[in-house]
Amino acid sequence: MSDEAVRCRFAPAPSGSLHVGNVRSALFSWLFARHHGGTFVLRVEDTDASRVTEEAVAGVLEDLRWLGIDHDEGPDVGGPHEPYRQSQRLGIYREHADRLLAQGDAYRCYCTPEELEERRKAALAHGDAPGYDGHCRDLSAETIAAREAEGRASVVRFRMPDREWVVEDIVKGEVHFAPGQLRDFVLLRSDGSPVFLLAVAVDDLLMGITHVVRGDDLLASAPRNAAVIEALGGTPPRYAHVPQVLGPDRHPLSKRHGSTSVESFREQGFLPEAMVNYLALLGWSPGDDRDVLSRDELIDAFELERVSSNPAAFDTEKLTWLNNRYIQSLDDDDLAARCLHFLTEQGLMPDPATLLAAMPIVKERMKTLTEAPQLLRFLFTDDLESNEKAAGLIAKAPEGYLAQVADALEAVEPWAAEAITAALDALAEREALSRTKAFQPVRAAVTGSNVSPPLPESLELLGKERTLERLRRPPG
RNA sequence: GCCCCCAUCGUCUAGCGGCCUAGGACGCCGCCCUUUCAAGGCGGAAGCACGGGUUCGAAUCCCGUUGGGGGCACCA
Repeated sequence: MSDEAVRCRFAPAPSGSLHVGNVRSALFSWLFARHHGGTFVLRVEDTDASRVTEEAVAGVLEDLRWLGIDHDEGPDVGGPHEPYRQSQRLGIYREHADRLLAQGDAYRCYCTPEELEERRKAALAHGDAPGYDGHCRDLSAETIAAREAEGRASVVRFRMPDREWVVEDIVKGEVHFAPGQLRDFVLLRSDGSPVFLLAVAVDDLLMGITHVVRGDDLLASAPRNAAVIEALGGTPPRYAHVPQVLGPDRHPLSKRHGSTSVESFREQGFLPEAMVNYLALLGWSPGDDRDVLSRDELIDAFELERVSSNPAAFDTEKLTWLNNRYIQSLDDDDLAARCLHFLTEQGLMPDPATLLAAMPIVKERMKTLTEAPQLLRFLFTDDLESNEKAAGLIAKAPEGYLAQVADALEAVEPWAAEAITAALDALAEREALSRTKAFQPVRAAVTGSNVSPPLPESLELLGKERTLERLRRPPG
């Protein structure tokens, strides 16, 4: 296998924002391609065109862009195998179905859905497999002519070679399918539209895909995909079926576990770097003790052989920890830029210079970007309201203490954290107060909260004038 | 019903026959630091699903049981 030859793809059905489980498959596929210096193709599986909207396609593109999972070929950037949307390739699928029909690798099936359902039930009742029974597999020419004459609708079915199939899966190993287990499946619906199994096989073949990385719910369709490709004279790609991503209850992650879309994580203030790092570690490990890996380190270390074959549960706690690690590692201006959206979303209008200057004191206490507003609110609005604990702290402060603090601070020059600390400490000593007792009422009066970034630094950022004003007239 | 996949601390994992008195990370607990909250440092509790084999030796190999998951569509 020459590295140059590696061609991987991600083929999502566009349903708005991507689900993190699908994204992990995409990530593994992408990491593999990038590791080998190969090509990554994005193909949109929108054959079920009825429910596909342009916004949904745009959503998928945006999710991938945000995560930094870039593609070399796709509906938006083009490429040598256009088009990259299955809805625009319908004619291609039909041609290939016709070829299979002409070769005898496919046949027309005249069974109605009702008949199929009936026989399925009967088979189940007998304890047989519920799959297609091959009813129309070898119809005589007369029967076919008769069916056509009565104008009966038909689907095109693939004649699955009745032999053992072995998938050499990169993560699952050799998977055997006994003869008779894989039934003849539909290629073209009665309305002429292609079914997933045909479209995927044709596209993977035509687009020269060498490695298919996808969820293991598709494991059983691998031999079917391979059979179609072989019938078409091609060589099937290598397959790597990665286990499903589970929710905390160990059931496959789904909507009922809450927000599982990339978009929702983004809205919850997670960084794409953290998402990528976390997802990569979900079912894969570099083989050493590293758990914080940059994009380049991931690409460098990734190998499909190290992907675990057992399903992993999604753990938001660890994602959150990683997110904080990445927040701490960002440059101040970068972090400030990322916080901006979450601040304005809460109606705050941050002054750029102050925002930038505030980053050092908030970065290690911000787990997600959504925490920026509560941490920084006191700086960007004078419309503060004390929370319950803050109100209590102010009420319990010694009589006239806040006014004394204001007076002491008024003399501080220059207005910097160090000098502020000194002034505060001097007063505390005079009043025989511990730092906690001395600082907390001030914190409450100035920030409206019992919790805030370090006090002297906060006051410095707020400025002398606003600090004194709040001490003399604490927020209600 | 039949077929397939999976099984190491609560979670993600390292382990691919002796290096394992099973390592790391998140979370949890305790201590330290400390102006709140975090961050950080140190320490701790916590696991090879079960039963048979194979072998001098098994978390590692084989079989079975149990438990979870997936598939068997004119869905993808």
